[in-house]
Amino acid sequence: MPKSTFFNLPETKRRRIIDAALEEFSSKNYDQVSVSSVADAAGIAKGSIYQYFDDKLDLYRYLLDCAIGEKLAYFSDGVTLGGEDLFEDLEVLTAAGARFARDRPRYHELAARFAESPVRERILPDLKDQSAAFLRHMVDRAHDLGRIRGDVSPKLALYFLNTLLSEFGTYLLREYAADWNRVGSEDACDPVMREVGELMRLIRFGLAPTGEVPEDD
Amino acid sequence: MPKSTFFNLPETKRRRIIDAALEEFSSKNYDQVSVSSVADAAGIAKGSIYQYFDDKLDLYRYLLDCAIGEKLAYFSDGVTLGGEDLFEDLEVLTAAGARFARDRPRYHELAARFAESPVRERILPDLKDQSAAFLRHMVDRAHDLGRIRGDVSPKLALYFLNTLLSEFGTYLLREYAADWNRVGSEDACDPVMREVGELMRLIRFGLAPTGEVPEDD
DNA sequence: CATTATTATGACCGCTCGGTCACTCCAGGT
DNA sequence: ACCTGGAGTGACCGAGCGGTCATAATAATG
Repeated sequence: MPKSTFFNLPETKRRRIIDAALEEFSSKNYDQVSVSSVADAAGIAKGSIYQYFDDKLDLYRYLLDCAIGEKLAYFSDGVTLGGEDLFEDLEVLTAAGARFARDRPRYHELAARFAESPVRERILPDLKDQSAAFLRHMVDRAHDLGRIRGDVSPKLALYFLNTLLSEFGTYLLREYAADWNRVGSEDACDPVMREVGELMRLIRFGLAPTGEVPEDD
Repeated sequence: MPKSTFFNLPETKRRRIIDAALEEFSSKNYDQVSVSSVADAAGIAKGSIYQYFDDKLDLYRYLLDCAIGEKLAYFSDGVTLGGEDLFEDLEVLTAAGARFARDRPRYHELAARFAESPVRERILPDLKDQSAAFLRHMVDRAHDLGRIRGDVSPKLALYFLNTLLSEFGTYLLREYAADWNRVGSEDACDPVMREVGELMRLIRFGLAPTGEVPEDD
């Protein structure tokens, strides 16, 4: 946790430090980021960083907490989960993740980098497992309710969903990185929301033209 | 490129070095691997590494070349690509990737780690783009031939396939890491090949129970 | 203004890393 | 037995890192 000194800082300076650290940690891996570079980018001395944080990991963890807080805000809007329809729930999840990536791209990149990084084990050893466990629960229930094809193993279905959902934000940022209109955050005309809908149809019905049907095997 | 000294080495010693380096570079990121640790694992002095390779990157690149060579061998078996049926080609690709991951897990891990690593830009700036460009070509053609639903954008279809295929090997290793029977490399009873078939059905027909059909939008 | 408490600083420390090099070792030719 | 040249070695170097600390600057207090 940051030291009290950090929270006593004038708002503008605190923001400058957060932004500088966020810029660094969202564009490079934890080990590639040096405390000096963050200090330089924030326009302060390296020693000052240690007035605000216990160590490099403390700074990083604080940034992550901010990111998680922001992200949760997007997900807690859609409190409607656990419904009867798996695909409706999936769409709510995907849309929340997509809006987060669109509105808070640096935080998204930070979180994505973190998920793949070796430091993860030093902070949240099982973050991935948590989100995967949540998805697994949804998949198993849908399987029992017969809302997904009976002949797909839940394990593979979980892989299918987990992979597609967790990479989707990065895909959106890559494709729409340039200038997209940040208006209409839930508007169906929003290109991002159109992509979410398209992805959902791919997940439900696949790539094959409508009418083709799986033969038994 | 390794120095001639390396190729003059007795077979067993060369293998010991390759295996040691492979073990290190497949389990840690490039920057986390130290030349000393490789030397220790191989039972030689650090200075000796520099008798065989120009520098650390040279050693790493050599390993990658080995991995790519091995992998290509698996893919060149299925020379039948470019056929009429996208899904047949996809299955050939996926099966080759799956067999590679199953038979050469260390090489697979090395390649997977490389694809996400910052060193990639120092060696093959556009490796991902190559494989993506290949897939894009297949997707575009299938789109023109009407072999995939007309209402999915090729860009998203490319994301869909690229993500699912490139993570699939890692999924297999995670799920079957323990003891699987390495016999029957193409046998349909092989659990790995069963998974390939299942994944292909997911890609074609999605998760929804057969009979459900996408409404227009 | 003087005194005290708090914050800011960059020189410095210990460590690890990639890479070098003077030296040793050893096989084979004469 | 001697020489020679390639192969093997580990002490060593400079650079960069995370982290510390004596000191300086600033703010707060009376």
